[in-house]
Amino acid sequence: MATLGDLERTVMELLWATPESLTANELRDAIAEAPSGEAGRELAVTTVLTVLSRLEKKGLVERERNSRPHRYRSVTSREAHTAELMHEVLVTAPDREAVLARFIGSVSETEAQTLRKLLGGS
Amino acid sequence: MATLGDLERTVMELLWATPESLTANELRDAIAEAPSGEAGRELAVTTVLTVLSRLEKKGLVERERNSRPHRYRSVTSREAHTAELMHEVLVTAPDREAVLARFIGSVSETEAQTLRKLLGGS
DNA sequence: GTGTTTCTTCTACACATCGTAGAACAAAGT
DNA sequence: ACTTTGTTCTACGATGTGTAGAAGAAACAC
Repeated sequence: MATLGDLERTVMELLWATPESLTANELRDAIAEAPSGEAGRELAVTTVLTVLSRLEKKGLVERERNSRPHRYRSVTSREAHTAELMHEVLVTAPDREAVLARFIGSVSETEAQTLRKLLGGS
Repeated sequence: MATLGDLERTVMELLWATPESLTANELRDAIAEAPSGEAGRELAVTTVLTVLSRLEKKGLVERERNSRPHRYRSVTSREAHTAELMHEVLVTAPDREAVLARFIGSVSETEAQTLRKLLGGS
């Protein structure tokens, strides 16, 4: 279960929020300017690069090695990633039906509405 | 995000599978007899006790301190726990609707069926 | 094409978590 | 009181993560 650390998460958030690929420097700056949430950390670029390498090894990030300041981008969209994680969690339990029953009890009415729509009739 | 180690997971599986509470010794034996899956490890009781303490601190396990060999049991059912985890994952994303859309695409037809039933009409 | 700047990789360390269990302490049984 | 049984404390090795300096490679500037 690919669990992310705080900084790893922050980096992924930024990559997910950006359609284009980013360089380590751009990411460092973006983190420093604390776009959403808490941290306004002033990190060394090498720190960001280390994290990016780790994320690459985890298969979450891809980099363009030909362009010189390497450009990084997320492999999957945030939604796809989150949905996949949810599915991974779901299949850890033997009785998935029961889990789903609980789960839908925990979502908001709006979300339930969405689910109904997506699941269609029948 | 309460992420469990291998042994912690094994212990939780056993506790979830047992309606009654168990003692550390019973758990040790159950692990040794490798009920389901891989490990048939021959662990020291203290090992099991340490893990149980950690699980207790994480709020997953409760113990009866009055009865002398302390008896342990899971605080929530496996289904409740899994569903809660799924929900935790879900809310990490800003666009939950999009995540749900992806998610339902990943469940089996049987599960989709279950969801339809559970969501009821309207 | 040599020197300077920019970028990447390597190595490293501190801290947290987890598997593992011995040593020390507490309670219960005889 | 003594032995047995159970619990807590302390600890160590392995792994993951945040953090970054040092060293190496590439590009740029003349």
